[in-house]
This record gives sequence, structure tokens and C-alpha cells, in this order.
Amino acid sequence: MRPGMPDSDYPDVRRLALFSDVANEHFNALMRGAYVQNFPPQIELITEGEPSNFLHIILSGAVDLFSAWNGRETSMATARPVSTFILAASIRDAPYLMSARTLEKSRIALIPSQDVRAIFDADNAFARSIVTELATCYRSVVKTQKDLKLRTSLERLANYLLRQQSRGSSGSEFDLEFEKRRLASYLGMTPENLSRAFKGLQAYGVAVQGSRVTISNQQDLERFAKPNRLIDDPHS
Amino acid sequence: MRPGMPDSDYPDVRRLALFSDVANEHFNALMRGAYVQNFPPQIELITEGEPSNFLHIILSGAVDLFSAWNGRETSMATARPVSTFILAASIRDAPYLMSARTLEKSRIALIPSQDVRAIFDADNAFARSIVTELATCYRSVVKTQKDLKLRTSLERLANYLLRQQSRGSSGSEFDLEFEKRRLASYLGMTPENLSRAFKGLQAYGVAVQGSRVTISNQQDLERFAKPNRLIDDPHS
DNA sequence: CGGGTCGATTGACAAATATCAATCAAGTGA
DNA sequence: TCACTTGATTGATATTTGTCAATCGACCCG
Repeated sequence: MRPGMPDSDYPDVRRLALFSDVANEHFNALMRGAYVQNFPPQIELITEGEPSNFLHIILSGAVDLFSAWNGRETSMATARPVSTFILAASIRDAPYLMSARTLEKSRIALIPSQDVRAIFDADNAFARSIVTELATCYRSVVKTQKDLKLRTSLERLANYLLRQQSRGSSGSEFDLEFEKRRLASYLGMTPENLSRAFKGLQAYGVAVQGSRVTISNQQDLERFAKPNRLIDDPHS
Repeated sequence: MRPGMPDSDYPDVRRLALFSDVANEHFNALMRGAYVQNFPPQIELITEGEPSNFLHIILSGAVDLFSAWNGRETSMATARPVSTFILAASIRDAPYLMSARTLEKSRIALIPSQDVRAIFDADNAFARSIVTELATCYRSVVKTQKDLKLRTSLERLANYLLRQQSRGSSGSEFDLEFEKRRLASYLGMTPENLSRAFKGLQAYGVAVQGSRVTISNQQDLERFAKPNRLIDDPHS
């Protein structure tokens, strides 16, 4: 495969906070050195422990970041367009801590990590954007850790549903963005437990039909879930 | 209190990876604007949710970073000399996600966040050091999250003990670095459960007397704990 | 020396969560 | 259309973890 990102993909990538301030010349250099590929679902893009040769940018589709130990596996996060993933490993030139696999047919750009580090050294605006991005990622993981340590699985699910709802256009209905088994893993529980947790939330006005979730009484659910901006607000 | 760090503290701070590359002039400016204070034990230095006015550097003592929600509280990490904490909040100018309290009598330097951001803008070497530091912090939290999601409490304790041992000078004995109740909270369990977990590890050659831990059969313990560099190695 | 305090430990019990097996239900492809 | 596959759900049960209450033990201070 020859490097070089199609010009049509430039604007989407350029819009990312990470790249919005980088000099044109440097941005173009990064894009010219990038590889863009289309992957079918369920392809393992990255295996944890391997050296981080590329910064990945997901242009379309969805990617699951997961990790395994001793025969167990857990979903750590989901990457959706348009965003980057495994920036920290690229910058540090350290092994990946998570594996990544496509959930759907996905279009992914791969920027050689050494290019990223080179432009990082040459372009101060880019370096600053990286700082902001990393700080945001860091805070996001801290929030997830608080969610895991301070809440029961029922509370995690309730707050997750409220977060999803507020992301959407408003209405009281929305679709789960991925399979329940993956949601269960992301929330740190078994699929069986997730089923029961949904039932447990019926008492607070939550109904599920397949992937369709209806929250009939938001206030009631919030009284139970007690959402907190220091855990649930992605921007704070 | 008047700003200005005593010259005698400069070398310790200068040695931090975060400050080792910053220009002399900028480093001195940061130090001149810093406040250094001695705090007694159990003082709350930071409350989560508040704006991040200072980057903190612990010069001596120990600081617990913890978080609370809905009447529950959990220990997230312990800061030990010489290191910084809550860098991400300072850089992003965002509210603290964690609270901090002294565990012992501690000497803390406070650098106004706006000074940090100013030097960050002016000094590219400093900006790069910040990137490395944040990437390291990020990876550290990811490892903790894997530990929490992939392991039982018994396994977490076993691996924690092995990590502590490898930090020490080698021998098969060492002291726990803080109270067991805090260790329990850090590991995501109750104090009662920690007691039972220690008993459970007796079968693998672990003995505890007060804060003194003896590992009589390291191989046996490792066979049970299955330490993994992508979770347990702080440098990888 | 003798309360008194605080953290650690223990036992009994309860709650949360996982596991296992079976069934159900939706989607797929021959 | 009909097997077939795969994920979701359910029930029964086991394991893990938390809660509550009591006790223990070290340390401090008068």
C-alpha cells in the first residue's frame, strides 16, 4: 500500500482539535505520509504489547479498544469518527496498552508514529494541541475510574443511559450504540447482569426493546443515578 | 504568604523530568512565583470540583488523591516526593477531578497554574516535557483501570505486593507504605476484605505482621498473581 | 498505670455479581 | 421457508464482596 491520504479526507481530519492549529506545511506532510485503509468488521487493528508504529485516526465506522489478561477480556473504550486513538503510546514510543478491533466496516488513517514525533518536535502549535488532547484523555480515564470504583453496576448503567440521552438530539428515546455484550463489558459487568440491570431500572422508568431505550421519567432516573459533572460530563 | 521557593529546593524540583529541559530563565521564573508550605497530616489541600489554581509539587511527606460521590469515597493514588500532581487540570484550566489530603506532615510547592500555562506557551522544551509527563500519567491510569476490571481483589493485592517488593531494595520483606484501610480503598475493596485477602494469600507464602509483609515464596506468589508488564510495570 | 481512641481483625450475615445451563429471538443464508 | 448461528434473556446456583457488630491490639495521654 502506498502512503498518502486522499484530499477528500483532509477537511475531516483538519477539523480535529488535535490538528486544527498545526501549520499547513506540517499538516500536509503528515497526511502525505499517512495510509488510509478500509477494514471489514471484527479485524484486529492493534494488539496490546506491540510497539506503536502508527497513530490511528478513525474516519468512519467504529473501533473497540479492549484489553485482556489471564484469559479475561474487557472493553475499555469505543472510538468513533472522527477521532484519534492511542496517541499516548505513539508519543511515548511505548507499547500499546490496549488492543483495537473494528466493530463495523471502518475507514482508518494510519500516521507513522515517527512522523507524529517529528512534527511534534518541529511544530509548537501541534505540540500544544497534543498536550490539550492528552490532558483530556487523561481526565476522561480518571472519570471512568471514578465511575468504576464509586458506583454499583446499576448506577453505572443508569448514568450511562443519561449520558447517552444527553448526547442525542434530546427526545426520551435513543438506540444503544453497540451490542449489549460490549456495553456490559464496557460497564464492567457480565451480559447476564446487564439484562438484570435493565430490569432493575424499569422501576425508574427505563424500557428497552432490542437496542431501543426509552426513558419515560428522566427526573426519576436522575434521582436514582445522581449524575455528577466530575464523572459524567465529558467536557468538564 | 509571600511567593518564592527557597533556593535549597531548586535542585530537587529541577531533577524532575517535567522540569529538566526547561530554560533556566523560565525555571527560575516558575520557582520565584511558587509558594512553599508545610502542612500537618490530614489537611485537605484540594477539593474536587474547584478551579485548578496551582500545580502542586510534593517535596516531602505523602499526599493521598481521592474522590467522593454520593457519600462514598475512594483513594485514587498516592503522591510521593518528588513529583507533581494534578498537572492535567492545571494545563486545561479545568476543575480538579480529585481531592488531595496530606497523609503525613508534608512540604508542598504550589506553582500558580497561570504561570505554568505561560511558560508552557513560551518554552517549547517545557511543553514537550509536559507531553511526556501527561502521556505517562495517562498510561498509568489505563493500567490501573485494567487492574480493576480484569482482576479480582485477591489478584490485585497479590500483584500490588509484588510491585511493592520490586520497588524496594530486593529482600523478601518490606513495609506497607500506608495504612491498610487506605490500601484497601486504593485497591477497590473494604478493609475487612483486605484482611481476608491477606489471609487468602497465606497459601502462596505471604505473611503480614502489622505493616510488615514477608513473601516467603516469590515464585509461588507470581504463579498466582500472573504479573504483566502492560499492567504492573510502571515504566512500560 | 489505666482509660480511651483508632485501626485491624473476625464472625455472621446480606447484597452484589458471576457462572452455568437452558431457552428465546432475531437475523442470515442456503 | 427453514435450519442455523449468534446474541439476549432467564432461572438456579455459586462466588465474591460488602455490611454490621463485636473484639482485639497498639498507641497515646493524663
